[in-house]
Amino acid sequence: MKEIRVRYAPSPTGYVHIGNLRTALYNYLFAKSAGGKFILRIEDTDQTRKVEGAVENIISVLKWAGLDYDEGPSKAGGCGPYYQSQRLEIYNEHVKTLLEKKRAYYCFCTPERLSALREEQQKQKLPQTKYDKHCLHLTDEEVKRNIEAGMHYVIRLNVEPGQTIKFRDYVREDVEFQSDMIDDQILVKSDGFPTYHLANVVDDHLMGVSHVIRGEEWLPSTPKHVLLYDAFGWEKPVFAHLPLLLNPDRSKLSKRQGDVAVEDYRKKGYLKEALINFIALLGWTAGDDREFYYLDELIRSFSLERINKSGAVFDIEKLNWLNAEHLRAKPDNEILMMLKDELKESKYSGNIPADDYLLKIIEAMKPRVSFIKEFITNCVYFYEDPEEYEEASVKKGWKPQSPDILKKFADKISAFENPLKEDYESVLKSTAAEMSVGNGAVIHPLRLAVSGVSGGPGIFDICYILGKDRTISRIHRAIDKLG
RNA sequence: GCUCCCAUCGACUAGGGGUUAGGUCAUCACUCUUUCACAGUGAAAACACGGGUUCGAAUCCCGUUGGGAGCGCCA
Repeated sequence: MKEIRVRYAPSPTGYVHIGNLRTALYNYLFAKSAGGKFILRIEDTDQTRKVEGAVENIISVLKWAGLDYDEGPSKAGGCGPYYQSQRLEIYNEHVKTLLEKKRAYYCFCTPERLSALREEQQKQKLPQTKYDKHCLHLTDEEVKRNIEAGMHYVIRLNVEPGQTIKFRDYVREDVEFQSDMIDDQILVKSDGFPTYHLANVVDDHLMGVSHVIRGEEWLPSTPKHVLLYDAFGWEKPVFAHLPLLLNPDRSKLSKRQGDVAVEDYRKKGYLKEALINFIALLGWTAGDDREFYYLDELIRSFSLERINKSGAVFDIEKLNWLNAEHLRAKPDNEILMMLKDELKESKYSGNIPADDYLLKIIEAMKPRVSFIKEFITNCVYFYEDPEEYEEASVKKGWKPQSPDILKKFADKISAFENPLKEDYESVLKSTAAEMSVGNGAVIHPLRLAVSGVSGGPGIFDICYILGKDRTISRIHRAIDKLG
């Protein structure tokens, strides 16, 4: 049985697109579920599009997401180097055999002639624009002379017309293309670098890649790759083209309509567990009703067979829900660490509360947040005295007698050394009874006085977390401000 | 324009000849909670259309429509 080897092969052109992370994830899941190897290969053959730091970024995103590769940059595996820009001789050597077999040929046409040709073909309303094989019939002699004369050239794949190219795709089953539709693809550019098609096929073969799992946008260029495998006389890998990730309007997921960089989601406070869980379910399902997965559980459940054919809209609402689920599933002390990091970045950085205080906040707020930062933003009253009081709630809950009621409550509480939740509750009840009002007449103004808002944890929890002194001082502040 | 791919609730999907077409997110209601959430219960919500095959079609076939992707010395 052939060894399972898959690769994630991004171009270092900037940020990591969320769709690429999904591609990487599926490759990773397939490799790990099959006991195979997951390779990272950097496709940096376009010198003009190189972006500084992009490789480091790719590596750090994979690391963050927990998708460790078995072979790749700074992780030799016997098939290196893993940067295509360092494999130029390999491509040259291979293209030579193609040239000898007449499956490829030199082309000296200038970009000007090419674009004129394209224009002409468009004007004639030809089905598609294609190179006219102008240079195919140059003799060896002529080619040699041109090269020696220093003419720029590219090397093209010689596509024989009239063929039917068939291949099997794991997701789409049998796919067919006519070779008449395929252009004599450039394999080597005039700068001597290979194009994607050549480098990709050569590397996949040399690196022993058994399954090519990539986005559906590659489906139309797969016949070119098949032609190349055949020209080399190599066994083809199994192809699996993943459905696209879509914008809400069902176009390919793009920057215009929201965040597409993994880093954006990371910065916004999405948990890697949630993001991984979410994108795994975009185009794949185990077939049961399960929604919540950790990475190792995904590995156990994953199979190529259950990948869907149709594109999937990236629905941020469901991601948010999963984020909340994963956050709630975390132990409090882990959340504590993240909360402290968050606080360091906040305006409370100079005055970060003690761990046991934060832990109490976490316990109280856990069911009420979807993001770490909401342990701050959804309950600022735990970090500072309220400056304002929610208008609608004041209108509704602050009655003329509220100051008297709260004063009584504060007096009674001050008698306690260290009031517990139950103490606040019993004081509240006795206050209500003594003032001949319902509990609500105490609860609502108290909540307002102490937090400034109407929502949040139970009022006794809030008072207890805040402590006696702050509870009392906030009551007096509110009475001053609201009258 | 051409080539290829795709088509079940608003979204993600299960189901692949006989199902009251199931689940999750979102939405709405109720319960719980004198708040807000969480949780629970329930509701609303889909087989794009037309032919065919078949006793029977969401499911198989054909067509139509719709959507998408690709057509570079980019990957």
